[in-house]
Amino acid sequence: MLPGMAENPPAPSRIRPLPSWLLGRAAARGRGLVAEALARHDLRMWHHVVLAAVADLGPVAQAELGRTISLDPKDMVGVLNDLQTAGLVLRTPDPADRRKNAVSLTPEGEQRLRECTRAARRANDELLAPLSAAEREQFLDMLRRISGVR
Amino acid sequence: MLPGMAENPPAPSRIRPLPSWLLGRAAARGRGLVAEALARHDLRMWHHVVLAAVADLGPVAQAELGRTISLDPKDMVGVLNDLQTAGLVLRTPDPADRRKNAVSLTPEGEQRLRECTRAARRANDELLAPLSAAEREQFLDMLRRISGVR
DNA sequence: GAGAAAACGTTGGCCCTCCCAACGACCTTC
DNA sequence: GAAGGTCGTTGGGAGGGCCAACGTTTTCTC
Repeated sequence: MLPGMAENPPAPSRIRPLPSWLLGRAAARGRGLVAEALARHDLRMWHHVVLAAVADLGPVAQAELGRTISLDPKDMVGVLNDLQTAGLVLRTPDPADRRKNAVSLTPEGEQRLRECTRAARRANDELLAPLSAAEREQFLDMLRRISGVR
Repeated sequence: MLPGMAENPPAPSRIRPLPSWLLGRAAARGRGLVAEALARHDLRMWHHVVLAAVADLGPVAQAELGRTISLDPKDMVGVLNDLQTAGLVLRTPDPADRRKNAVSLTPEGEQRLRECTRAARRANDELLAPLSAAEREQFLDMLRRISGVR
């Protein structure tokens, strides 16, 4: 039994063999480990994703940012409100187009992103601990093929 | 690009390499395929899981059922209400212990479970289509080790 | 046998992720 | 100048996940 995991009874016999069920359990474990790690930095998953995307693309229009990471405009508003309130991003009106605002990281945002990226990497190392290095490469390759993610 | 999948831009560079992110995307695809398949039988994921568990264990007390599949008692109430309304399960008071009711499948419930199990299997075959038979075994073995599921 | 503790099923509520629709202000196209 | 589209926001909901409290019933302890 893996450390930090309550032992659960086996899933029903018609569910247990379904790869989607196993994927769901594995993903839930991954999400839980990462959520716990990010919570220590007062962030949640989409906060981290948005900070990372702004670091890659910034300054970037909010709508463009949302399209890039496939986050609904309504949800983007909430995430940016949280990040702005925490002093991690700035929204600056675009003088050339008053419909838009440009999102950029503050120095605090850059620092928080570094911390979170390290924390997320450690959580992911724990997640994949049961696999050898060669198996990890194989596993990631298969995940990419299944999910269609580039 | 896999059939039926909109092409998305790549995730941010600090997020893209995270196994938990890839797991999340793969799991979301699996969940989506299964949800679509089950929806044609007017069911959702937990409806299917509960039917399958009752088939394995029934008649079974509601609280015991919830523990077996790790579903919160509050959520169990909702799922059983839906299944009972649809005529797929029965809740029968336990004469030996009036706190409990025993959950069992109706003949309609058994039939619906057979249909859903077939539909879920087909959806899962589609999910794993990019992998060879040998890779599928490897993949499932790795998922079991990572998730700690028996 | 009485009282305390625990179990059962339900109701209430919240959070997170995911998704759709409509609005007012603004920009682009013809 | 008018029509159509874009931007960011507000409104709403669904599904999954989780915690707390209640009334009733059963079990356990003294």
